Amino acid sequence: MHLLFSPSNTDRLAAKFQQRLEIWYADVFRPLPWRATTDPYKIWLSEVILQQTRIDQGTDYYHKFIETYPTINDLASAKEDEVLKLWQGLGYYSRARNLLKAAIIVRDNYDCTFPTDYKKVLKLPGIGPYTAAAILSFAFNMPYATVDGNVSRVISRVFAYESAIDSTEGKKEIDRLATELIDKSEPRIYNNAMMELGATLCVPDTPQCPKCPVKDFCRANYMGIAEMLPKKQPKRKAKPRFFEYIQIIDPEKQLMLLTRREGKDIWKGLYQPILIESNSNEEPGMFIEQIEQDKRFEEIKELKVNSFTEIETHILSHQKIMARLYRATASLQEDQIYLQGQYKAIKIEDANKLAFPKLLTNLFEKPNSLF
DNA sequence: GAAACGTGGCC
DNA sequence: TGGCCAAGTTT
Repeated sequence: MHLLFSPSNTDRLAAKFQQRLEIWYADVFRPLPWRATTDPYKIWLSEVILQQTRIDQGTDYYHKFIETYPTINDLASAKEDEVLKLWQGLGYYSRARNLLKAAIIVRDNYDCTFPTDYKKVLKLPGIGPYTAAAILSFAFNMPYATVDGNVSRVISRVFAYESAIDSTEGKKEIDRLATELIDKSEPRIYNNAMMELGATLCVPDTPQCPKCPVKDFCRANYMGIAEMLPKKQPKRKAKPRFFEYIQIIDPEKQLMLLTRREGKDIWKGLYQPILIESNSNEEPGMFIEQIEQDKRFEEIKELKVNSFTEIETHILSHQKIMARLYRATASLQEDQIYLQGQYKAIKIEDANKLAFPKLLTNLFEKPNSLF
């Protein structure tokens, strides 16, 4: 009797597939912190933190957030700068901004009670189809399939789906198949088990098919093409950018010139010193001369560039940034606005409470160039 | 609906 | 090194 899925036998085989998978999961599951609760707030927080993020990287942040904001009301009362500071280093900062926005909506519209209606959950900022399904199934045991990267990979192999899974068409098809396969009587366990399988055995590079609890159902395993799947669309490579930062400090008054990044570019909501972007990295000697001659900086008294760092290269998902930090001193006035309302002189003590991109925390720590 | 959004780890 | 991947969402 064969166990490979085909359109006509999906119903009959799904129950056996679910049983094998769930028995395996009960034996091998990892006791992750967010698996020990059904509090929708904690589930929600963990899911947002883990979007495109490894468990090892996200776990400390999860504990920090639960400790700092034990309830939705606590989170909803927070300042955006505070939330971003706690999120500092985790990346994809719109997640933090949207988390706060959504907490405010849940407080104001739902009296701090997390909604259980799929459409209402999906409307919350930062919650898409995956996260909505995760919250509803893990917190309330509702039968929505969690289709994340792990599950997509498992599904693509089980059904030997050979087109790109990340095209519009591919996503639709994977979602359809995942929804056909879900165990409607045990969605919480089933979804966890599918994700665990993708995370531990049905991994991208070297899938452990001999150990797989559902290998008999898997068409890719049967065909010997598991490690060729899933297929994905080609990616664009990172664009180069060149940043020259000028960190102006008043050493007497312990002030620092900073601005909050706004607009559509990277790192929205995070802080930075003066940034000049160019088409290639400047030669430091020339650049320092330019700065000290620049008429835009005339309003900054006693400006003197004292040193600079080596170039720091920082890779983002779609950008490759080559940056240098110039260290300068000047005479500043606390809370005064400089350079067309953009930059503000902030106490260094207070600046420590603001969020900076990793590139800048790296540059701040970097020694001066020897020449 | 393709492209953008961070960071860290692996080979 | 450069590319890929990681519990995706937004525009």
